Amino acid sequence: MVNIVSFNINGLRARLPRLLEFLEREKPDIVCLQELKGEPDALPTDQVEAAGYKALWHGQKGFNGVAFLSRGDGDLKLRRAGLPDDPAPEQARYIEAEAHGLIVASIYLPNGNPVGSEKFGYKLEWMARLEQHAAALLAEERPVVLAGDYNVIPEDRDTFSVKAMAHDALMQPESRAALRRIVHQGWTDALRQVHPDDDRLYTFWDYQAAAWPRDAGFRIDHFLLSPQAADRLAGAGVHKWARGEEKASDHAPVWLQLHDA
DNA sequence: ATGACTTCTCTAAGAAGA
Repeated sequence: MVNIVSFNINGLRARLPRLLEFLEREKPDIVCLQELKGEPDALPTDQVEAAGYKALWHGQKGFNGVAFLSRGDGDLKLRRAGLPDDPAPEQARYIEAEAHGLIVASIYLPNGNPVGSEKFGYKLEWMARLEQHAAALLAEERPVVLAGDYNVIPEDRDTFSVKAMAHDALMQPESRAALRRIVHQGWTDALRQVHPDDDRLYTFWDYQAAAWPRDAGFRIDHFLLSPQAADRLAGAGVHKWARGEEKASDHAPVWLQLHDA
């Protein structure tokens, strides 16, 4: 069994104690991190390595930043940092590696707010580039896991309030259509596949307006599996408990289990 | 509501997040 976690930590410096506790408790084989908010040199990677993980980083000062952690001495080989033809390559939003016989990507997709701004256009352009690259990955006919914070609420039932989010970039028809175009290439949304009837399957709760105690969340962190990975799907879920910890990220870690090949 | 909360950083009130 291979255990994979994707976690938008919202600042590695601020979240390091929570991350180290999480690694000790769950001991996942592969961790895909997003929103490091720091350059690799400024980050305490030695403590992560002391916890038993090898790391691969693609970071920048202050914003964005994605990484992998791989447990033990297992292979962890970089395939690429950044998307092909990335419209803003200085933004560290994509890293892809080979680990445990899988191709894995850690994705931090642009937020895109406010709608109608340059940022929204950048989001859609970035998603078009991801669509192209995802098609190339599918063509390899290998087990591939595209993990991360997609900043897209796939369906109305994936948010606590359609009305509250109606004007948000995360659930605009264009954002959803762009995600659907990728999924319809042949990817499996693992969390929805495993929990087809859960209408409170959330991965994010805002810090504001008592969103967490009200369970006013939405689902924006996703695992997309190639057919060769989906055939091995054993389980998937949300580590919701982590959102209730002191000094928690506003995202909960999401997890995926794949049977051995 | 030019807010709320939390992170980062040019450590102030600001930018950005979602």
